[in-house]
Amino acid sequence: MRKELAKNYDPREFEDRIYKSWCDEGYFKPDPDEKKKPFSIVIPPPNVTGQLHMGHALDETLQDILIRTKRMQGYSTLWVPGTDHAGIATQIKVEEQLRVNEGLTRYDLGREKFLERVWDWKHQYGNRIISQLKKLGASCDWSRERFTMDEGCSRAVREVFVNLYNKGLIYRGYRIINWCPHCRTALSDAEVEYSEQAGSFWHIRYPVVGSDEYVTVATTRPETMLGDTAVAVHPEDDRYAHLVGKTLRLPLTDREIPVIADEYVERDFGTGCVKITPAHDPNDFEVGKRHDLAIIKVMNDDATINAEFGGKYAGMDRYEARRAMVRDLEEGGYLVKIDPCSHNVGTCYRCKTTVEPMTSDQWFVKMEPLAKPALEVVKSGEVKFEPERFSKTYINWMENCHDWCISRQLWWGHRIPAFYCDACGKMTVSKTDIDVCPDCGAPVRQEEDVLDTWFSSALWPFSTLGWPDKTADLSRYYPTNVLVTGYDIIFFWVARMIFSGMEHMGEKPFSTVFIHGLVRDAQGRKMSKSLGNGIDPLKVIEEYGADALRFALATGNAPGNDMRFSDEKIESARNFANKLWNASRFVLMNLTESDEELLASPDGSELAIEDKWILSKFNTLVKTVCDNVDNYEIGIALSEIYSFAWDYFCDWYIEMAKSRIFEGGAPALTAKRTLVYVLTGIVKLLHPYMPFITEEIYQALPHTDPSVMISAYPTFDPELDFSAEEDSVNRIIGCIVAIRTRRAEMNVPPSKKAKLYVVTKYEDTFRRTEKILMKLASASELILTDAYTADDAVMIATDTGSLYIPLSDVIDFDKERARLGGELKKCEGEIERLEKKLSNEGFVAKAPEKVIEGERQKLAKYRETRESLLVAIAKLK
RNA sequence: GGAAGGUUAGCUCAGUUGGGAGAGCAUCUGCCUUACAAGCAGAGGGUCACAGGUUCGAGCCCUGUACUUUCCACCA
Repeated sequence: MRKELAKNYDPREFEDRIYKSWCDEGYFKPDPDEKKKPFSIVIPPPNVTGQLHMGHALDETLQDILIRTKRMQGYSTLWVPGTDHAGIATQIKVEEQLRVNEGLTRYDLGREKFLERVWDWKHQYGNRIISQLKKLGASCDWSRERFTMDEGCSRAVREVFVNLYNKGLIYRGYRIINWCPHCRTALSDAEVEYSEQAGSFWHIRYPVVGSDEYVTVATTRPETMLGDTAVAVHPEDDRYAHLVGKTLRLPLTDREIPVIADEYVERDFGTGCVKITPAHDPNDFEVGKRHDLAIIKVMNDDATINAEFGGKYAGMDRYEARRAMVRDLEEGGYLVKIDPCSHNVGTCYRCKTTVEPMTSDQWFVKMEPLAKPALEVVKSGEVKFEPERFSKTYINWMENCHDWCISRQLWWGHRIPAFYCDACGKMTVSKTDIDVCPDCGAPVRQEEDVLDTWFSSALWPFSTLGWPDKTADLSRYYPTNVLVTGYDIIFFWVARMIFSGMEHMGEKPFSTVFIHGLVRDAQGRKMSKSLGNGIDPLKVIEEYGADALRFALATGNAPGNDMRFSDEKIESARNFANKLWNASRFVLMNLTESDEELLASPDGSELAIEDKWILSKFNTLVKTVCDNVDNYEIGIALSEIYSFAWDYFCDWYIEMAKSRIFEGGAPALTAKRTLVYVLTGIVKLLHPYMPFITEEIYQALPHTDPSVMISAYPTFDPELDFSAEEDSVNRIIGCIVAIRTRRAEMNVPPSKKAKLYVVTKYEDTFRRTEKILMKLASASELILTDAYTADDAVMIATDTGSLYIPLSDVIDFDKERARLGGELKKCEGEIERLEKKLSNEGFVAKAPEKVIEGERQKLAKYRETRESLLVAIAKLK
């Protein structure tokens, strides 16, 4: 028994119910059939404590479209879902909650207690994002859901860490890193966001020891001068050559620092003298290394000035210290001037606090050896970016990236598996926890730091499939087929997955990286919490349905391009769903025959010309859709379905089929079979985009598969190529439109039917479509004639013939004469243009035959039309 | 400083190997035609940023200009 469709389209009524039924039937699990080709995607894991936003909604929609299409096309599809522990982001959230609710910091609780709180939080909110994905209709295999800190992923992390360490690709070093004073952790280069900020250049005098001379240096961060260990000038700068090797007295301190020569200094910039602060500036750090300068770190982890070198400024915040020092410099006569300037300031990508470059003991991944194969695999095209231009972004980054700082001074994350023995000083890196030193047997303590959250994400394509074990999933579904993500995380994630895959699996993690843009608001601004302009996808689903949201996100989607999201888009998506719903209701309410009768394919000889027309058009649509999906042109594929369903199927074919349906008998059955066939085809084609409504309609239609989502996707069928019939019906449609236009222009209401005289060489087509033509063009009678003889008619020239409608009471003869004159003029203009074109030797010699033939046919048509117009004009006199 | 986009209808945007520009929304007109007014039938509206070039032919390819967005790097 088929399900009935409710009178009104109300997605709330069925979306959850349908999703549950898919889960219950296990449709999301990959088909175990070994003969089927695998197709796999791993989800970009959303933050475990996050909430679904439009960016996710777009990302998951695109993935679901690909997965559902491939599933219906007969692949064994696996979409692995999961969540990311999101080190800093999650820790910040829990700390914030702790502060607000209990007035505590994580230090008050201590590491162990704090981590318990984070796990509690994870258990409380971790499923929220997952259930939101389900609301969206994502067909992930939930039985394979993973978490970056679950046991398996943690094992993969350890395996990778130890392997890289043993290869010498992970090392510990005292380097300059980006430090976030708020999160109190090191950050990788990728985690620093730069923003243009107004600042000042403070020009400061450093006196030369034993002389009246001084040099002037400029800085945007005067507080770092406490850590200056030299002033550098260019080796060939004549102005300062005599000072090199001399000593300067560092103001505000009792220290003396040397003047050194280094090519890093640009003579033309500022005064040509640079203060060198190796502990707080990456370039200075390098200079310091070259000249063996002391590294004086003047700040604590919270960016206050430290006691060791801070003197009277110790304990002050960096900005407070800056103000105090500038004041003191001025009083001491050291301040030359202050120039306003605007400069790029690095900020923490999580909390937006200005990062402080400082030296610190951290763990690093040596990038150069890893980058090499990762570059190769993209350059060779083995891993393709879609659109291609992003491979340049990737290559540029990969070629220039520095070693990756992977240690974080957080508590939430994978704790680095390094164990220190205080007794003998040995450090042991181990895949399993150890309690005692393997050398001396003394107790060991584990490294306090955890790994960058992206370290575990980098392993996601294989850790989720079971690596380091050799699992069946791994051998069947790795490498995955496509990775779908936004361009904003190419560096954070995509690049690192590629080199990790190459290093640990010896193979790329995916063949294609399908990049999409950002979802912006209606004004084109980034959606953000601070602006409050974010549109909540869940509210959209609640109001309009998940199908409408998916449609709105997918339609007009072009690879790599940002898109705007607006109420109009979502409304037009909902309207389309409603249209499809009502069209289905119309078809269904006329199906009185048995399913068996309706599903039988009609005998070719029974098919009416308009049946062949729509079948042929549908057939072309199938090819277009499949081709575009294969090229990741989701937006084009969808808009093709949209316009076919609405413009051709609903607005034309259903209207054409009505007369036969209402008459009954054998022709009615053929019409119904065609309606069922094409509607089912639309439902199948559309299913990956709008899974819920298509399932609901499928269940109401005569069907053979238990669910549309496991039915076969339509394929191009050469048997259904009726191009001659397509042309014929297109011509009739042209006539109908022309008649309607004339009637509308002349304000003739549809209720006023008129006779229609037709002079044409396509008599047969007119006869075969007579009823349709009369109905859709509001004709009372169709008269095929050799030549129209009466005078009182409007003449309409079409590609197919000249049509005359006697509308005596509405015809203004002067106006009509003028109109025909205008048409004639246009027609002659076209004839002239085409004749000229066809006599152009270059065109005839070089243009494709198809194009030339098309132009010839056009010319012939215009010539015919000209004759008709001349006759009509003559009649009007 | 380097790189990559964008510039097409009033608005938001498509336009896939070069062959007389499209959609959604908005506007105007006429329709409750028994699936749908969340609809139907029509209409108006574009020197495809500008200037050159290649070509028989350019929104599309090349060069330059203007404006704009983003990414990367960064000089203290």
